[in-house]
Amino acid sequence: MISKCKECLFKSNAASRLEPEQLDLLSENCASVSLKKGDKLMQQGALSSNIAYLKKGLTKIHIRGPHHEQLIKLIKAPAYLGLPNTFGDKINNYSVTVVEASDVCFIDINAFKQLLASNDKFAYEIILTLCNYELESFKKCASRTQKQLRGNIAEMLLELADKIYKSPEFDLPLSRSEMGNYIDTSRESVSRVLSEFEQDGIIQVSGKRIIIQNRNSLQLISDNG
Amino acid sequence: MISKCKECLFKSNAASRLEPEQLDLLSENCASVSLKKGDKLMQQGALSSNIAYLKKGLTKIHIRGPHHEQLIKLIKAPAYLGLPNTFGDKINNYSVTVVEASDVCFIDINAFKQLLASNDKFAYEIILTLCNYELESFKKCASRTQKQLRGNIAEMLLELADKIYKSPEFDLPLSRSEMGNYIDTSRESVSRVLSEFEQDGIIQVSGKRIIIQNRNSLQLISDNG
DNA sequence: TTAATTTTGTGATATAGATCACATAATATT
DNA sequence: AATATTATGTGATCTATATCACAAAATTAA
Repeated sequence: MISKCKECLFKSNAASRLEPEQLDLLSENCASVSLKKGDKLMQQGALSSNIAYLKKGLTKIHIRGPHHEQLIKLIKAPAYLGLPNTFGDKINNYSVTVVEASDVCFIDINAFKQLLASNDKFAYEIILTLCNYELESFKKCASRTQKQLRGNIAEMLLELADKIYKSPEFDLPLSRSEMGNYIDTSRESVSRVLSEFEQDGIIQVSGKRIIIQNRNSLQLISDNG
Repeated sequence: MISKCKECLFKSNAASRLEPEQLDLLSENCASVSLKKGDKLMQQGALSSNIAYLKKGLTKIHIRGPHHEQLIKLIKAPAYLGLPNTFGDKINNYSVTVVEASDVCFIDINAFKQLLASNDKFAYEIILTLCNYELESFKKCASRTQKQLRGNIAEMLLELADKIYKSPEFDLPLSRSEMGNYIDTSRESVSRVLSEFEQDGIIQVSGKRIIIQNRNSLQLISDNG
């Protein structure tokens, strides 16, 4: 199925730099699909053949670690998925899985390369994106390893509230054990700390539902680790 | 002082894609300096105004964490330094410090941008570099958090032997406490594990000098964490 | 609806590695 | 060379969090 990138409401920063005929090239090499929770967009170890553009939804990047699957980060639309997979190596170095129902465009890698080569503003936007990814991963690396449990859980809740849902009330998109392997702890510890935060009146928990009641405390816990 | 990039023996993959007149532009906007251990190339929090190209030597990227300075990664020549700093934000998000005497070219950011805009192969090489950085940081993230102490120290020793010095014998470029904050542990634990490895006949340690005697064991410990 | 499966909460215990405390060795400074 | 400073090694604790164990909820399948 060929989508009309020209009229796409979810056009990326980069794609909005493209000329009409470049957008046509994109359209011809781009297939749009709707995916549901649990669907895999990219599988670690498989040959990398596509870039994906996440138009709508929420996905996670995860990677096989020495002991278990590690959730590296959550990626919310709009965003490109798999740039490092496709340009960094012949095979995928990480997996991408849908967390909340998503609309995705798969873009042929050669067409994407052609766009990079023919439009320097497009390429520049991609460079900006990649640089920001790296800064983010440095920051996360430092805070994950230095903070302890409560700090990391507070940080994760704030990330969900501020960056993903932009609301102090939301449904957790991950199970307790998925959260555990996102912030490097056990499912039991996640449960325990969520209960503690509730007892302290910082959040309200019922099942997956979270309501942040005292944002300041949460921020303080996150900052001080 | 203006260096002649055309004749530079340390030309990067990216720079070798440049046309003669583009290399001239680079030369006019590029200052080469020699730096010694401890010198700072970039300071977190300062305005980002340059890209640096590490022609020779060894440097470290580090970042202020909630509790202490965190060593994020070692960067060996040849490599660009500070791309994410310069393109990701107005101010530097991390510091770069010399670990072993280094030769560095500071490149004006506007000249660099001009090169990106005028030569798509140059830009493409930069994109490849950034993608590889990200893959590396994903991998490191998963293994650092899942492995325990001995696994991480083994991994660090192998990184130094294989990637930095390309030899089973080398002098550690970091103090015990710097190693500790590279692999998220205390200086005491680093000492203890190095002693253990020596007792087990896996390595030989004297001060900063390391001789890897049983690479297989070390690899096994690194893999199994 | 009932049964089977998966997810979650919470107490009890175990443990890897931090922290403390000090001695010794290496480096830098006068 | 003598002194001050900083880096290192190693034993004795302490502690955050993992792990174990099991019950209760929630979800999925039959």
